[in-house]
Amino acid sequence: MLYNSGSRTKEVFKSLKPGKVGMYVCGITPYSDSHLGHGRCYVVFDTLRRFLTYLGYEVNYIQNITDIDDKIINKSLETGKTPAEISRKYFDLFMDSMEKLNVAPASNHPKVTGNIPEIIEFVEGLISKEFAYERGGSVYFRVSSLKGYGSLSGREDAQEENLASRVDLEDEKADSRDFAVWKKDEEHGWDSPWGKGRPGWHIECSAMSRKFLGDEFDIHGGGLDLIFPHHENEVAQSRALTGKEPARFWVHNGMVTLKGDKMSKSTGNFFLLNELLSKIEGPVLRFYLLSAGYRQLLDFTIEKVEGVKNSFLKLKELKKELENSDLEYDGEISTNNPAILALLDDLNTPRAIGEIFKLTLPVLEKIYSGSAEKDEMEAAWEMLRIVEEILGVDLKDTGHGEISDEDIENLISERNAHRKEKRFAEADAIREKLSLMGIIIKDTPSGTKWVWEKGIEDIDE
RNA sequence: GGCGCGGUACCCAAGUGGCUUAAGGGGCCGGUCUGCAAAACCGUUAUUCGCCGGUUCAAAUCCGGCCCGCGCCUCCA
Repeated sequence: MLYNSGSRTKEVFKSLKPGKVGMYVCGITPYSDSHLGHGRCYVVFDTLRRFLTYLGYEVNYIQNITDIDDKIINKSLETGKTPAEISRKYFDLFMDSMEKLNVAPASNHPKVTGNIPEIIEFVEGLISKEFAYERGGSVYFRVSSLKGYGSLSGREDAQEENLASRVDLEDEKADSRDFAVWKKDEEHGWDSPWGKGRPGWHIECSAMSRKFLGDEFDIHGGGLDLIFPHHENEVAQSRALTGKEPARFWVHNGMVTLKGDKMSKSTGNFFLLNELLSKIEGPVLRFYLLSAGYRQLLDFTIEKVEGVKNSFLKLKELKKELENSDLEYDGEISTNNPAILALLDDLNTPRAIGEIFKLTLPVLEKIYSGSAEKDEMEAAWEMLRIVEEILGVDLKDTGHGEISDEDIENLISERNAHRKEKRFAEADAIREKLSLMGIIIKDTPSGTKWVWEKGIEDIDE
């Protein structure tokens, strides 16, 4: 079951072609650093992709790069760099963050600038079918010519809406709802039948999804804030040209808020992804992002991430214990696994995580007390595979900075020697020293153990 | 104003008619353990699901009204 924003209900997911899924997710416009809201979106769709892959689908995942638009051009004017340099730089930074979040690259990341001929062809098609008209070197989509416009975002009845705020610059449009599919631009434009210009905001996705996935494909995703006008206009263009509904499922992720308001560049209310990732481990941040349902609003606070980190560490510890046991596990992930059943219900990651803890944490306790049965450990291992392979939360030990394992072990035996001799001040000094390096000591009945724990540094405002 | 989403314990978050006298996680507090800590373990933490009515043998779950928060309607993941 997957929630379809198009019908506003959960529907049984079935791909158009057996065994294959075509998924298009709107990518970023790389004109400055990405923030946590972007991170959430791509973590969600990466998780969906992983899950579909687990279910046996071959997923063709297309995520575009809008590498030419007003903001990039503005940035270019400010910095003196070319639009290509700017988009390259911020896209690379974005991909860096994605890697830390364990988000795999899409099957293809097509650029707008690499698909201009297809876009021009698309616009010509719209004009020849009289869904679009040319005015002063720009081309506009005639909203009134397409019946059913507005069904995705629930504004079929909207007529000339909000004239006051929209009319200002584009008074060449025949109707205030009309939107540009091609914008006149002498400086940063490409040659076209209408003179120099560049693509309008929505046409790129229509043209590229069509090129890479066909007239009809399975899933179209993106942030909730893209439903209108972006996705609405996108469907309008595609339907006008092909007469078909481009996407079977519309999947939209909820917004990330900060202090109750949407994270957004324009308001200055955001946390940058790369900054966050320099202070919080990628897997912890990813786990946090998946701790709320993907359609739910997610209000970011450091305290919540701290909470997630603590539970994450337990799973990590469980993995270590299982690996150190003599258990050899190579079973499959059962489709009856309660966590899988949760994911089958509209990718319910919070419920899946609940199921995972319900089953794994008691096993960790039993391992500590030495009473874990083999089948319990195998069941726990299966859950950890779900965490790593489907949720994409890496539980690998990531190392621990400067100090070597050997040095740690030496300091620990030194401390234990002091303790034996009841020189507690010295012993505690060593414990404190290790603690400052992030090494936490645990005295257990079976000897002293240690873990490395990356703290979350203070994050200001 | 129009369209949409949401309000479950200290926090996060499942559950959407009986299987729940409301999962799971975090936190807090008390106890065991410990030289002291940490870890671990045991116990405690919503007779109640924003408020008020209604439907039903039965509701957090359905219906109506109200209150509150958020998103979109302009660029936005």
